[in-house]
Amino acid sequence: MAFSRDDEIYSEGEVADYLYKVESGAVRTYKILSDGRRQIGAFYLPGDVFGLEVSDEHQLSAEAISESTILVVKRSALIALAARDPGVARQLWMFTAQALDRMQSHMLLLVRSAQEKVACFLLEMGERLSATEAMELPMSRQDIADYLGLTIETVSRTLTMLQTKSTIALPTSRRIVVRNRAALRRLNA
Amino acid sequence: MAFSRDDEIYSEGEVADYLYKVESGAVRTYKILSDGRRQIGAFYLPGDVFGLEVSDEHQLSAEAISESTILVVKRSALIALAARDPGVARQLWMFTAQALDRMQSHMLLLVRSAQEKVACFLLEMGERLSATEAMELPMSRQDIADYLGLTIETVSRTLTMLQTKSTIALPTSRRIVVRNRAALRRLNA
DNA sequence: CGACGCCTTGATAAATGTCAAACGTCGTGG
DNA sequence: CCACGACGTTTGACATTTATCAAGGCGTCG
Repeated sequence: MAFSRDDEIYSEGEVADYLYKVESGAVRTYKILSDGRRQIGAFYLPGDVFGLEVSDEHQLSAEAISESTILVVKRSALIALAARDPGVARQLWMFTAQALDRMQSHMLLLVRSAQEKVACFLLEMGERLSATEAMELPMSRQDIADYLGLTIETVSRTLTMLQTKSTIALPTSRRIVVRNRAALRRLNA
Repeated sequence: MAFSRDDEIYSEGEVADYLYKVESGAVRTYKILSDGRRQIGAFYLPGDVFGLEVSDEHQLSAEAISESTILVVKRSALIALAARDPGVARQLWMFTAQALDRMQSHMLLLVRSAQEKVACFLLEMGERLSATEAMELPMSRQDIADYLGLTIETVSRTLTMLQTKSTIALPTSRRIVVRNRAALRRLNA
């Protein structure tokens, strides 16, 4: 299935009938907090699976960040299959456990300083986009801020500061070149 | 198996050979951050299962918070069993997915204000300890602080403030009476 | 060219952390 | 039984980080 920028894929509270795999593009899952802020739970890039939940309702909403093609699989079919095929069951379990790992790293991120958050984010995206030199971020500053639990201003300032220290370069606002990965890792630590 | 206060159950990086179920007492899993702070990943109370990981290494360390008895199950045995018995596989998946849900709530907690964090924590513990009136917390202020990503002072001040507003009462530092659950829920929101 | 959206920058405010000290409680030993 | 000491908690004064509010720049697309 094809989705355009900001298209809703599913909404919080909706019945979780499907599993999804990103073929191209990028997806964010998020929740709107009572004070109106939006917290992003995760970003999904090509190859990633999302929509896995125990409860039969989605806990977060999902939206396409950019033009995306998403593979959609009926959940009940997969669960039925898993009941018969231990290999599928194992796969299902592995995907859930991977999501758990990612969630845990994200949780550990959220208790750190703004600098550390941004540094970790850049390293994570560098890996996941398998960027050698420059990377083109699919998400806006607002998305990054909501993922890291910061304001857009703090993200912007932190990036500017990293640029000033020549740790990164910002040819355009979406394109980031990591000049000094070691310095980022030090912040990351 | 029996563990005393602050006994290590397993350590980060150790091979994850076992799964654990709390029979009595309480357990915390945690990670020491580079700056020396300790982030608690989760608390486990009687009935809870922990030690589930995809990777064969533990990502966090686990310690008994108080005198505890823990049921220990060989991981490989359970995984082998799951390969033959779809029911067990499903159980295993459910536990992992439940951990994912908990982790997600915890993540959402960490981006909120100190007041909201403490209020959520009290509600969560109230439910999990199935406390009708008063509850006896198994963990110290430091544990709470490290769980919520706050300092011990902020936790203490917030509790004092809630007491001043008569939302809670603190007969002793470990015993908490929720006087006005609705007010907590409002903060929680 | 102009308008709009997104990003950056600046000044100020609010929340939380840090450092320091006092307080209470509990267990120990005189 | 009381005094003392250790440890966990609370409280206070101050520092730092990050958010908020406001304005300006910059690129894109009609």
